[in-house]
Parts: sequence; C-alpha cells; structure tokens
Amino acid sequence: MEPKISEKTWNPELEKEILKQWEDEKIYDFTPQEDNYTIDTPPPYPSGRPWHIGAAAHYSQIDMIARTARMAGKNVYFPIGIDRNGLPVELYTEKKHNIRMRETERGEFLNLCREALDDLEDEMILIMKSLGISGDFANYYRTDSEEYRSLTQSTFIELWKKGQVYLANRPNNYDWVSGTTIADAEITYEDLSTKLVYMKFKIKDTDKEIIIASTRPELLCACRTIIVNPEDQRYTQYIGQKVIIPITNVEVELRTHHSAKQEFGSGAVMVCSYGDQNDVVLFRELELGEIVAVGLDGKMTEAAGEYAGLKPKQARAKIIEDLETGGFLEKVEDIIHRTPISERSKIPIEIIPMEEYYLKQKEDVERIKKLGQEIIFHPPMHKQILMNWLESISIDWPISRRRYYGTEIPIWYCKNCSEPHVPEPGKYYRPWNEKCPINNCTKCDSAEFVGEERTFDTWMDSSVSPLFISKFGRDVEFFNKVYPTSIRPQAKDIVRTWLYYTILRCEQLTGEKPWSEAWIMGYGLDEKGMKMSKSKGNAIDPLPVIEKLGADTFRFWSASEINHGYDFRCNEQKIESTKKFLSKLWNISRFLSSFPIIESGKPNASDKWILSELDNLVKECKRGYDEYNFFVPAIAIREFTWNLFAAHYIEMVKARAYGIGFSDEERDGAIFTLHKALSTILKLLAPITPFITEHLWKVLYSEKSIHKERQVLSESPEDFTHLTKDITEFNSNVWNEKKSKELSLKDSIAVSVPERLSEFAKDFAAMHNLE
RNA sequence: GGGCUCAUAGUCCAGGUCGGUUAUGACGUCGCCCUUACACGGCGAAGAUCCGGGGUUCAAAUCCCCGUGGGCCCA
Repeated sequence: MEPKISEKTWNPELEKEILKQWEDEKIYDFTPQEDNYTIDTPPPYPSGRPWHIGAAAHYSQIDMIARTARMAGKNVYFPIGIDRNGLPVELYTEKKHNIRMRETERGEFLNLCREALDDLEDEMILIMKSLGISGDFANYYRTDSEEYRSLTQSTFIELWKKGQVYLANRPNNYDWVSGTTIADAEITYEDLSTKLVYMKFKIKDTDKEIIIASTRPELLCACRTIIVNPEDQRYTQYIGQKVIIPITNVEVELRTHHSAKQEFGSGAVMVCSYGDQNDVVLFRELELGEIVAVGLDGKMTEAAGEYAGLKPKQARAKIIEDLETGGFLEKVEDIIHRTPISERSKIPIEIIPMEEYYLKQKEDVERIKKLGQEIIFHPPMHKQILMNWLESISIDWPISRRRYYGTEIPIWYCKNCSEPHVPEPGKYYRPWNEKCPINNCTKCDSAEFVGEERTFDTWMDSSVSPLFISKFGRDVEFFNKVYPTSIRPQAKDIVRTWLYYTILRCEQLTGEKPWSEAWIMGYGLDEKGMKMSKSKGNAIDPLPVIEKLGADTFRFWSASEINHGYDFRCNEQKIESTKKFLSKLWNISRFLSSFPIIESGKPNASDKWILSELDNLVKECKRGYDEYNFFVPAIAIREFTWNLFAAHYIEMVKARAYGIGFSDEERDGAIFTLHKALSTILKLLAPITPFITEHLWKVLYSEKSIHKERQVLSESPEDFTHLTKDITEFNSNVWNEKKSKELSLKDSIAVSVPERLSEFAKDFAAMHNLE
C-alpha cells in the first residue's frame, strides 16, 4: 500500500491551514450548559515589543489546560481579554510622542494612549492566535471598554455604599516641581554629594549625649523617635530612655530596630516624617503620628517653626548654622548619597502624606484565609505565597491613583460643602469630563459639583475579571451557570496582587470564592538564569521563533522543559532541537500510513508487551494531566515514542507488518497494534501539540478533529513491562555484536534468544536476521 | 532587612515525601553506519567531588543544621 504521507518532515507552514480550518469549523465554540469549565484567563498587557517569550510559554500552557479539560469531556469556556489600564502605556505614549501627560489635554492624551494600545494589541492577538490558543477570540474583551470599566465602577459603588471605602492620609512620592505624585516606577536613583550632619542629642535627666548623623537635619521638627540596632553595644544602656531633640526641645523615645545600621554614621538614626522610604515603613510599623514638615509647594510648613516657608535646601543650611550656634553640632562630613530623583523634573523627591481612598481589607483577612484553604493550588507549594502575604497585611488597600489612563473613580464633590456623591451603578462615568448625574447635594442642596480627577489602581479592574467573564450584573442566568469559575491560571510573581485582590473583591461582592483551582506558573528567565528585561537586552522575542519553528515546536518545548511551578530558562537553540521529536512522530506516522487500518487483531507476545507499556504511558499521562502539569506527559510520551515504540517495537514487527514470512493473522496483529499505539500517542499529545496531531489524525484516522475526541483511558491489560529491560538489552547486544564483527545490520548473525524471551523469538529472528 | 524557592555532566532536566542496584532522559560533542518511516535518522562512546561544610545512620543526591550563590515577591 502507498503511504498516505509522502513528505519527510513536519512542515510548520501547515499550521496556518489548520488554524483556518479550526476557525471555519468553530470547533472551540462555547454554549453554556449546566456544568461548565471556565478559565479565568489572565488578560495580557500590551506594553510594547517584544512580548516576553516566557509569557508566550505561559499562554501555550494555559491553552493546554483548556484542551486537556475539553478532552476530559468538560464544556470549556475560555475567554480572551486584553488588559489595557495603567501606567506602562502612559509612559510608552509620553516617550513615543515626546510629551508630558500632565502638560497634555486629558482627552487628547487618552486618545494617544488608546492608539498605542491598539497597535500593540493587534500584534499580541496575532501571536496568541498563531500559538494555537483555542480561546474565544471572536468575543475578546478589553479592560478599558465601557462595559468593563462600568463593572469596575459599579462594584466600587456597591462597596462604597456598604461603607468599605474610606479616605486617609498616606505618604506619597511627590515631585513639587511638576506638582504631582509619582509612581515608584518613575523614580530613578542618583549618587549626589551632600552633607552628613552629626548632631548632639541630650539624654533626658542625665548629662550624657548621643550623636546622630543625618542628611536631612531640616526634618528635626518631624522627628518622632530615635532607633539603634538591637545588637549595638554602644546604646544598650539608653534603650527606652527619652532623648531631647536639639532646636525644638521635643522629647522622643530611643528604641531598637534592625534596620539601623551600626556602621553608618554613629549607628543611631533619627526617624522623621519622611526622610526616606524606610521612615515610611517605621512610622507605620511603630505607629508613630506623622508631622508634615514639607508642603505641596515644596517649602517647609508651619510645623518647621522659624524655618517655615524655606525650601528644604535653604532650611538645611540655616539649621546647620543654628545647630553650631547652639552647640549641638559635632561635625559635618561631605558624602555621596544615593538619592531618589524624579525621572521627569530631575529633582530629589519629597515624601508627603496625601489624602487617598482606601478599600478595607484588614478585617477580611481571616475569611480570605479560609477561602484560600479551600482553593486547590497547582502546584500545592505556591499556596504558601498567598498565606504568607495574608499574614503580613498591615494596612488597607490604597485604591486611588493620580493618573489618567485608568478607570475613573466615580465620585462628584459638592462645590459648596465638599460632600462626596457616588452615582447609581450600571453606567460608565467620567467625572473629570461629565456633568454630575445627581442634581442637588444631599447635604446642602447645592446644585454645583466638581468631578473627581483620580483613577483606580489597575488591580481594581483586574480583580473583577472572574465577574466580568461570567457577566456579573449583566446576565443572571449566564452568571449562575458559570460562577464560581473553575480555574485561575497565572504567574507566580503576581500571587500577592492579582490572585489575592481577586479573592478579596469577589468575596466582598459575592460571598463566594472566584474559582475552585489556582494554577501557578514559574518565571521565564534568560539562558543564564537572569531575569529578562528590555534594558538588559536579554529579552527574547517570541514571534520570530514561532514563525520559524512553528507553534507546536514551541509548545512542546514549553511542556517538556518546564516543570510546573518552577522557574525556567529560555534558550532558542533548545527550542529548535525540540523540533526533532515532531519530526520523529511525523516519520512514524508516515511509516504507519502505508498500512491499512485494522479494527481488531490478535496480538502476539511483542504486541502485548508494547500494549502494556502503552497502558503505563496512558496512566502516567493521566497523572500529569489531572494536575495540569504538562511536563509529565510530555517527557513520558517522548520517552515511550522514541525509545521504546520506534527504537524497539517498530523494528521488531516491521517484517511481520509487511507479511514477510508470517501468516495473515500474525501480520494483522502487528498492524492493529501499531495503529493502536500511534492513535493513542496522538490523542495523548493533542493538548500539547494541537497542530501536528490534528494533521496526522485527519490523514490517518478520521475526518473529524482530534480535538473533539475524548482522552484515552487505561485498559489495564496483562502486564509485560517486567520484560522491557530484557528486550531492549537483547536488541542492544545483537547490535553491538554486529558492530564488533563489522557486519551490516541486515547481515545474518548467530545469537541465541534467552529462554525468558522465547515467546519473542520469531520477531527477533526476523528483526536481526538471526541464523 | 523579611518570606518563598532553586542548586545534579559543556547545557537543560528526572530521582528527593518513603535513605539501599551501575544516578534518568534530552540537547551538544566524538566515532561508526544510508538497514525498504525518518541522516531533522540509527548504533555506540566519552562526559557528574549530585554547590560547600558539618551532623544523623551499617548506608545520604535523598533526612537535619550552618554557609555560599541564583530567582521571585515584599519591605
């Protein structure tokens, strides 16, 4: 019989045709039923080229989850979304057009951001599609759509009405030159020369003094405590005593804290609101009351007494003089200090408390812990990341941001009495640009309002993704069928943010957990194990790799190289060499395509042996697929297919399959077994490499898609696997024997088959041309 | 500074819970071989102080302790 396959290798170009077939036949369409398997897909953020190769691997594996579930007979809902809110696109747009967000008209700036996102998004969708992602691209959603943002706002309004939201002061990075708060991402550090001032502080009720060194002596008025390292012998005797601050004469306590470095300055540190980020931490940790020493105009406040109105630098010069006059100055050193600088105006930032909105979370921690216990984690060890985080929550969640490209906080303030008003939920509101939908102030009846200008932290949007995809508040019937969803696949580095905030918000809004399983993937590193980043230049662009080698090669690499939950290294050459396995599979199929399909046959000993090894493979794959750990089936399938099926079994039965020297019944037993093994391999592999398995399946076995098949189940046949080692060793011995005698493989040789393998003697004789 | 996690041939990875053969497989390297599925192949070879130090034990890659180095998150 002529082989149905003539080409010698798998051609990745075929993927494009297969993709088109899938799209035309809509084989992944979803119609909700009573039982559904919903994937809370992470919406990727189009932040600029190239997309991270680790992310491409990540999405390939999420698709394997969907395909595994489908083949297990589940009704899979696999939505696709794009995350478009937040800082990265603002920075990208500023750079691209060489503009400043706050110097650009807001509406115009938002349009520019949207255009940038559209371009980046197109490419991202293209990559996801060409990876073979079987999600619902026809209905893909965007987190900046009216529908999505109205959900974010509605859920906020609901929580506001329940009293879960409040205003509070919180220290912020502040750039007083451009008059804005800035995000941590916009801070750079520069080594600047400055003066380290050594000051004398009196210990109360003694004649002793301690020396404290600081680069910010103008903040003396905001000093609330002095810390020393608990192991610093010099200060042990003063712990718990009062210390008198020079100039202000205020008394503060001296206490220990591990963040004080013995070798820096005198080892004693004054803690002021706020000299640096460590002060912020200490004020929170030690629950100190803050004193605002620097105002929004960048000048010293009234709290600074006679220094009020001066810029911090001027105040510093003056206070050094005054310290000297008062006899409080020990010495002044010139040092190089690593100083946080605003990326935009290049001046040192100030940390200033500002009023922001908070969402209550502290009182929810115990409930979230309980839900966390109920959620199954893959792998289980990563549940610990969530639990540790829950243990360490000490403040509520600050949710307001002074940014533009995000969901607007839907609040209007009465112009007369400042009373905040939230509108009715269900619509998308833009208070900075819209008239207040409420006519009169509920408190003073005034008719004039000012819209809130701030936006939400983007996690406020992302954390309602399970509610959005299940049409919460939009379609009750759909919601009831789909929520709680089944699984949340995501990366390890955002467990503390996305995963945690989602549980928090969904619990607050529905009283239920958002999903029953969480699937946590490790981090993609470069070939040396370093984090990939554009600035380091070690980032690998996935698109050319996929175009060159095909999605299946990339996907099989991702499955066979990445043990689930662990970090992994990305290496182009390794990806390339994975292609060989697909080539092997292709040629096995090519060989089998020259034999007819036989529905049943009478297996002999060799056939029974490979069928029992095949059954082991089925069990092993099930073990991996049940945990959505694709490393297990990928390795097992490659091992079986290459090293047992192709290397030994096919060679053993080749002559029998051709019918040379064997009866028809013996021949059919071989052909039956060959096809049974290959069709099983294809089905086992289908979730990992959907393209090549689809192609081979259709050429060999069925007009219907392999992706409509159910996964193979174990049949637990008679076990012959104890003979595997004997069989492979016997073959090896014969090959070595021929080699040492300089015989060709087809030459005959006199080797006797060992007693325990006597059942296999006829196949061995044909295989090795035994005399 | 805190938490989690990892460390096995030139490279990647298995084994580790439950200590006991010659430490798994792949990539790469080298040698031989076109044998009617595949030279993107076959057969074979070389290549590992299982990160370092200490402990428990008859026995440690595996269990315990202390280091060192990488990664992630938080501060």
